Amino acid sequence: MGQKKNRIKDIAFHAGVSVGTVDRVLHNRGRVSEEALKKVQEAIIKVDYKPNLIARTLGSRKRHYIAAIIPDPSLDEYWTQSSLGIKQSIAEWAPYDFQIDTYHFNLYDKNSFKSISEEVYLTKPDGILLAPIFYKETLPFLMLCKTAGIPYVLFNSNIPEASSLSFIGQNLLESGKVGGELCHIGHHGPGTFAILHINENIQNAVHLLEKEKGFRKFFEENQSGGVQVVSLDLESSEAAKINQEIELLVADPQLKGILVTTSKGLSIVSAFLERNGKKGIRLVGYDLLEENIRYLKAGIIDFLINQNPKRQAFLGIHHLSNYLLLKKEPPAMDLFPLEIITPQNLDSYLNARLHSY
Amino acid sequence: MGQKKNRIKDIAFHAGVSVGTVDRVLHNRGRVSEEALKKVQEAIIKVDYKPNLIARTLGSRKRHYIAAIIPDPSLDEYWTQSSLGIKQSIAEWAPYDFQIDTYHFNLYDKNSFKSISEEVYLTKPDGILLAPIFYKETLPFLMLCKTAGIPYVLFNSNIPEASSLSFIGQNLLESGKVGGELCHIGHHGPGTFAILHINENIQNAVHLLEKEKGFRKFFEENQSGGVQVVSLDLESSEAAKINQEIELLVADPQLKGILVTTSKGLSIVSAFLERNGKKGIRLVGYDLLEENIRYLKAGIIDFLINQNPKRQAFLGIHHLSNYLLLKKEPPAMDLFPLEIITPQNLDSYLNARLHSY
DNA sequence: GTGAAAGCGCTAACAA
DNA sequence: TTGTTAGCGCTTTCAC
Repeated sequence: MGQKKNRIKDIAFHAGVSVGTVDRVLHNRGRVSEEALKKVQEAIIKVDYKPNLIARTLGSRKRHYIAAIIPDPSLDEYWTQSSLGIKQSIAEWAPYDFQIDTYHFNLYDKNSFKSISEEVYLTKPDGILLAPIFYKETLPFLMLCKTAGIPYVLFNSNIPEASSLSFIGQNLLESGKVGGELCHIGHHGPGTFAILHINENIQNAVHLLEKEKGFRKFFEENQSGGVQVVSLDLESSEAAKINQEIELLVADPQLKGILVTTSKGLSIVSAFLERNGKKGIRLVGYDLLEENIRYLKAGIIDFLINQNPKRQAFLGIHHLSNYLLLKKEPPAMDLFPLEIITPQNLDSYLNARLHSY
Repeated sequence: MGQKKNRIKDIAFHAGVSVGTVDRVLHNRGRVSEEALKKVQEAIIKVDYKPNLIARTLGSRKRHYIAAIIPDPSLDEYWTQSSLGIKQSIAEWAPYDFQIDTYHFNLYDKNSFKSISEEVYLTKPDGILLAPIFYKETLPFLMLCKTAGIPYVLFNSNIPEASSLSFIGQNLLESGKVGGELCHIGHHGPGTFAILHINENIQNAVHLLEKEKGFRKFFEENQSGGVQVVSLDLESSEAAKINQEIELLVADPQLKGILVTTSKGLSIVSAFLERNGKKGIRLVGYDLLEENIRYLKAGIIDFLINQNPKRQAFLGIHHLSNYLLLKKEPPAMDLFPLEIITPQNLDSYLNARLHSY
């Protein structure tokens, strides 16, 4: 049970070399002879060496510097939450001499992303946390980081081929299925179920489609006959047209539920149903944003699926810091559960603490 | 921004004393003159001292020993999960020289708790994690610990007057409300809603009543007219009577939903509805236990409320260790969100990682 | 009461 | 290519 821990010194003793040599092997800093290398490696295994991480951090008086690149929070409440998560993690890591700087780009302007990412690159961070909104612009930037040996963690949406240290987010297909389920719960017999995208930027069209796929899949797998699934894709710029289309949609007496995939869209639909009566239409959307919370409490929105942007960002920094400080490999994918928020469990979510745990 | 950190040495310099004296003041170990004390205290404030926790733990080569006291997992799957949470935290804290021992008592035998707790006390742990099942026996034990200066963290259920370092669990009243809501969703008009306790031990009667209070409260606050709430309290020993009562309950064509508060009870009701047909009765219960998962997937159970025993135990150890090692005060109450599990989001919960974060 | 000094286990600069 | 050594900031012992 409580056998004495083996230190570097012990390895050195067993291998018949000095601690300096062991250290060089441990961190493959080179400048070690074949022979010594072999002996040390054997000794490491023999004594079952586990580094003392506390001592390691104290010994190497290195300042770590992490850059977080996210959309400007002032333009979108969702990103305000991510920003809060980062702020909170700053406090968590400050004692370990971490500097964490946040850089904002304009969610609607890929050029702003390009210039910000270039700026960040020049600061030579030890690690990067990134929300990859602009696929085409992000990938080359990440490849550049890869070459420079800068590890990066993605969150919110993934770029699988970017081979990031870790991705933090949710499974969008599953998310769509849950959305379908929530629209459907308690309904029997025929009816129309709609999924509505009101898109601010074309970038995340792919994500919305993935959710739609899930939404449709749910109804395929849970046929009750006479169920019809429709989808509506609107540009957020066409304000007049949007309301018109919604009116048309809601006019269908068969309409039983709507899943709205974007926050802008949810806001519009909620306002519409508040004005014109809910007529028994189930309304489901995403995230604990202020307006959504209000509509949920008011009974206009029935369910919210929580993507937990705050925690995503928080954990992103956490994984990165742990990797830099303790060389702990984070999971390649950290997929969050699909949290269902109702009027009754809302408070328990709002009051819950954020754990790095 | 990045101004140099002040060390104990700096305090000593400013106060014109040695580091030894500063250390004595910092930890009020006594043996310091009035005069020195004052000077040091001023210096501490002046240089805005923040201790380096890493160095502190390295310097004091103390082994920490935590005892976790929980019901025997072999008798109850719920506690198997708690046990898993503890196991996982052992791995997390091993590098910091923590020894974490788990002690089991018989869930149905208060004497076993008494003897186990006495045994634990004799091992003189530095901290205790405890699931207080037996109120009457637990309180004096905790008072004993308090006197001995052993900090303790409670989880699962609380004893507010025990003044524990922290409590980890859920708000039971809110939990009952969510249970009511889940039974009710999608229903309109009149109907009967039942809450069912099939109790294994009288100890947690208080908790079940708290959930019932919440359940009733939901329907009071969300009257739709003609709604009737009934509650059923059965002893798990009366096997025959239980099925009889359930049969009676389900025979009511007005019955729309049942919330079952105990795992034993949920198992029985699920089996019953599987045999005799669900008849549109909404079934809601607690926790991701194997059998529950099966019934949820089969469509017999409609919703589960996740109490997350694994995470509760995990965080209990986490809070305790952090307190012991880094003197981080945990929150007095760490209330978990009331997680709603459906067939569609089940997998996302089963696959989610346990973060100490 | 006080201060000096030797650790804790590891890193990294430097001399050999 | 190697070994030695002086830290990192704090705790703790021990002599005064």
